[in-house]
Amino acid sequence: MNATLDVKALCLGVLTHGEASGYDIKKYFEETFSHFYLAGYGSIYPALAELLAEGAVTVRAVPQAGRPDRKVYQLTDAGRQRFLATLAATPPSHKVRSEFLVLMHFAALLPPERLLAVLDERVDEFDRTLGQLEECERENPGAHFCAGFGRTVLRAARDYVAAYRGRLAAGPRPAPANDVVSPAVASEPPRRKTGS
Amino acid sequence: MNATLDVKALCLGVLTHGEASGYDIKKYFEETFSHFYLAGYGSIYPALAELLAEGAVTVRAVPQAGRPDRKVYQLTDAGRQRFLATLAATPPSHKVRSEFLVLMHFAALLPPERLLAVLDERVDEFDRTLGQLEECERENPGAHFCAGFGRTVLRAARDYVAAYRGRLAAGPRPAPANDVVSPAVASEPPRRKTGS
DNA sequence: ACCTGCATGTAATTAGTTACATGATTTT
DNA sequence: AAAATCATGTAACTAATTACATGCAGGT
Repeated sequence: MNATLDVKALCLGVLTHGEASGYDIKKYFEETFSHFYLAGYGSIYPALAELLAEGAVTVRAVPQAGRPDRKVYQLTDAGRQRFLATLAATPPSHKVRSEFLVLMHFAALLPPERLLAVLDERVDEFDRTLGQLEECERENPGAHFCAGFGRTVLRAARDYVAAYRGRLAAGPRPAPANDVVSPAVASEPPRRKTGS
Repeated sequence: MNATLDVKALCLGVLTHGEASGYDIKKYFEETFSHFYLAGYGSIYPALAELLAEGAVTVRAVPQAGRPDRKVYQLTDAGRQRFLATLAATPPSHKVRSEFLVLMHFAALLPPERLLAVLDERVDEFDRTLGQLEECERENPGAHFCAGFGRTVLRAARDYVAAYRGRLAAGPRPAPANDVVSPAVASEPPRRKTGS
């Protein structure tokens, strides 16, 4: 009885916090899940249509001035049950897909300046995500755990990459013999901002 | 000029280390990329067939006793050029897809024992991946960087989750007011092994 | 004048997973 | 006796991305 947390299930999940439109749900995804789950309109709208057809949600159309009606969805009892069952049956997988690490695996085939640019870009993006994560006030304890997890892991990742980038810039030698990069302190000279 | 590191590109990458069969490539993926890139036979074999048709690789069939011929692939110059171009044009993205964090976001809807089981399972899996990462000797500096990154990040993740699980087991109160979990030391009572 | 936010959706495509299909040899 | 390793592949399916299509209101 293994279930998957696909976009449909996540929509049900968001609706447990109260009624919402597809647009609202997308916003919620961005604000709350963006560092570990992505979904766009192209998956959310069809998901809601299917959930409606299956009786997991109901809609109410709210007329809007000069734009399409807001379609506000509510969870039905069946929908709530279904979501709880999904939660109970979903294995807690955690997957990373990193083109960054692939690039680094083949670092020897990259021009040196490209290598530096790749590292800078990654650090910048980690910083951006961290910034976004700091500013989020978490209502429920679950979101609190997730934000804490994100901060912890992203900081570790950021510091590791930044330290390596620092050593690279310091001396283009193959890197000193020590295995694990020393924790963050490792000289980190100023970097140029990489284009956004 | 943005490129994607899909399975086809990764196959070319693996072949820069020397000729290999589809089977060998799968093994290489598992040993080296498994914590940040997954691919099965169902994507590797078709990828190799396409690369062959496109002239990026050549094959040599090596007869085998009582099993299908080993088809050993070699990179052509065109294939190598193509891979280098792909590396140069790929944005260093790094994405996480975590059903674990989704589960935790909705922790309030989970039965307490299920919550504990989820946390245990995650810690066990982080430990398993870490074990795999420790035992890998890395030939090239790129792989060294990737292994170090994996160890650093996975340890941070593991410790964060383990500490939280420890606090949960200690007292089922909503969790003390401090924000970030104290680094690893936080009481971590013995856990039962979760079934594999 | 342009961009961002609000608000909905569809269609085509891409990419990947899962299950199937076969079968000898070696290790536990 | 069973499981894992070696070795290839195909077909059906699932899921999600990307681009398209429309259009007003408000801020810079």
